[in-house]
Amino acid sequence: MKKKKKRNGPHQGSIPYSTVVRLAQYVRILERLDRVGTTRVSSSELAAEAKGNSFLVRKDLSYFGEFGVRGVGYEVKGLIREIRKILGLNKERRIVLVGVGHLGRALLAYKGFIEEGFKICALFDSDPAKIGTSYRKLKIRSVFTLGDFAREYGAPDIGIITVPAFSAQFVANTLVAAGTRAVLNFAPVPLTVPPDVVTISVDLTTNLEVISYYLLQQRKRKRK
Amino acid sequence: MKKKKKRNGPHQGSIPYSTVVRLAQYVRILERLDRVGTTRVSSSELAAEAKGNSFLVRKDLSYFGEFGVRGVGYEVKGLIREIRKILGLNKERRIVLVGVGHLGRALLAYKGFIEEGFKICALFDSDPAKIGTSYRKLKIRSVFTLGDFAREYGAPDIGIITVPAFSAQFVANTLVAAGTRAVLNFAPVPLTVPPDVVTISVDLTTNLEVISYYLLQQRKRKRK
DNA sequence: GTGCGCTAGTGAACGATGGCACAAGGAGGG
DNA sequence: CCCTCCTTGTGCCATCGTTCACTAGCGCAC
Repeated sequence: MKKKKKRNGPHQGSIPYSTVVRLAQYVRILERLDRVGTTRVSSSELAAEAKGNSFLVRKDLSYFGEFGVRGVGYEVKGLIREIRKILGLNKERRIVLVGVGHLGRALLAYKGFIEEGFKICALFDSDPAKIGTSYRKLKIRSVFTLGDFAREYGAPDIGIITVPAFSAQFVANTLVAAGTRAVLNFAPVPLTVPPDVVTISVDLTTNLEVISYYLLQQRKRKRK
Repeated sequence: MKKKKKRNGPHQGSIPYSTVVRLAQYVRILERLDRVGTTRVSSSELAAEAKGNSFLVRKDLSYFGEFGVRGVGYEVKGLIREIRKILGLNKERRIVLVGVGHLGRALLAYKGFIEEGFKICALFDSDPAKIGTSYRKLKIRSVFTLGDFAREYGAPDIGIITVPAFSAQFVANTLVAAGTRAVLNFAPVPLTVPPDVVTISVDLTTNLEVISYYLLQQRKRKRK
């Protein structure tokens, strides 16, 4: 069956967010399998690794095409290539980081980013004491020169915000004004951005609070 | 109507995960409002701040009781108190951090944790060069002594894992063995834990990959 | 004291997401 | 060359979460 069922391509937009998240996880697992020499994997093996279930693995993949061979499974290297294409990981992204505090420096050093091919290409901060200095061979620039930077080197594809809450919206506005169309926000405030800009917020504190809630539920359950 | 509708209490367990996450965000917003002197807030005002909608705000709260006054709104300080109680934030939690690398140190310094009353009380690592030294007045202990620590001081309520992927499962097992019933995992691997243990995984790389996907979709949409 | 206006609380409809069972279809053996 | 086995791909169903429309109830003004 070569004729794509017309469902695969034009499915855009209707793909669940969680499917995209899982695809990213599958890729990481597949790369690990590839590293240890596995050449073929079945949906249930992949599901076991991802702590999901095989139905979901197959459904997630089927949104985008038919990558497996019935009765056999998926070819590891091939599937990696396909998912990386789906996620756009074959493209080089120009990523800038705004806010070279503890968290920003941690992200710069984060092995996960490097392993997956993400490279931060410029640093910005508002602290005069930091501006002009370098960190890990990258010069720290003033956040007010972000526009100039974009004009000179092109607009960054992705902006990572690791500034305190009170200045996060300002930084987001600056990034958007400079032409950035995707923002990864670590400040604990919801950002307002134009509808065509992608934002993902990672809220570290919220996670602890959610855990706290479930701890409480646990105890309640046990008491019964 | 004082008799609680019997739906409020025993609703436990059926409360959507996303509701809990939003409650945590509401609390932070309310605390900010309180700091600037706001005493009353309506569901639509709160929704605007949280970039949600007022229906959701009301529904989220109604899972747990009736906290507002019809025709008026919610009293800020009172609502903060109620939500903090729901989330168990009035209780002191014993939190330990395993893996004092860049990310671990960033979390230790993270203002958001301190502001919301979370305090990390012990550090663990496996690097002999780090063990015995101190960071921010906290002694770094060997991860192999976690069991001893738990026996001496009591089991930690929450364990934060900031170790490389390959050792994350081992650390999780160690924490669980020591009696910890909640884990916040920053390593990019899905953890296997007993069903009564709460796990939340924060995967930094995955977020960039998801952003990459939506960047691709953006361009496709524009091309049309 | 009565009525109007405003906003919380909620049942029901809707939409989306995940679960499942089964059909489709290669591969390999007889 | 056919048949059986195995695993994918997928249509349908159930479940869960969000939206909406409406009702309930309080405060304030007249």
